[in-house]
Amino acid sequence: MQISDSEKNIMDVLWNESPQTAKSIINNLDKSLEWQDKTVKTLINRLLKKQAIGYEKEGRVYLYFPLLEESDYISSESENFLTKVFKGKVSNLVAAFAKRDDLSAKDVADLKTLIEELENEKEQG
Amino acid sequence: MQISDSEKNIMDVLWNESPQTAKSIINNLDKSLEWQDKTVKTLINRLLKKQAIGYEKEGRVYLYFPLLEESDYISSESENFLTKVFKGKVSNLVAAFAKRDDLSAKDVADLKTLIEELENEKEQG
DNA sequence: ATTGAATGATTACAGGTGTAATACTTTGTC
DNA sequence: GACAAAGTATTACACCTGTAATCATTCAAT
Repeated sequence: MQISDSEKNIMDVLWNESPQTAKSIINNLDKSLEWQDKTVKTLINRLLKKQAIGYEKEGRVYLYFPLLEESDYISSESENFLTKVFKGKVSNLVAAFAKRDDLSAKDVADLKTLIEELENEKEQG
Repeated sequence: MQISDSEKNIMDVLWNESPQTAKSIINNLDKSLEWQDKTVKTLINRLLKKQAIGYEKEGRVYLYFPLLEESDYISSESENFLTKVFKGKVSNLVAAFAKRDDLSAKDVADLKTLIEELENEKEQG
């Protein structure tokens, strides 16, 4: 299931809190998105059609909630990206990101910790 | 400049070796892509229009070469991905990739080496 | 019962993408 | 000089996406 960039903004709102009405989604969207209500409705409908979200009727309004879990979305996007840009090799990816010059010392320390945890896991199977 | 997934296959061939004729590009494309010649021509033309590639005439044929560098493509795709999926935080990204269960012991060792190099760079700043 | 506000459903429309087919141009060969 | 082959350019077409506007329904108030 493909979620477009625009649709992802709706998912973010619902992953953060659900269920929510359309009105509430509109209010909780990132303020930098100056979308018309109608645009948001369209995106909600597309997500329904894709079964990325569902709804239940509460009186006259619909309460929307995610069907696609954020962790699944992240996994699948990551996999696609890794395959497409880095030939599927995690080491290529890390090498590229490590070169970014905006990594703080703390970032590096965090990464090191992560890797060490990984090492331990592998040792202990 | 946006390079679509299909177009990326052409770029891969040219990044690997250039300049090349259209015919040569067709032959060097990943075998799993069973594209008609005409499809490849279309993609080449779209890339020309986007100025992702250029050409020089050699007699009757065109020799194509990349204008967009692979490293720039990787940087920009990585940046987009990081922003879209991981709210721009490298640590989120690494945490997600570290969870993949297909990382080999060697992958982990490579990562560790990378991170240590990073640490040294930061220290010597 | 009628009207209006709120909400959801349907339709719109241009640009990008995947995947080609058809048209045009150049040149080597008879 | 006409024709075939090879190469490039133009056109095609359906689906997705970004971004909305219009249509339809329903509940609430008069």
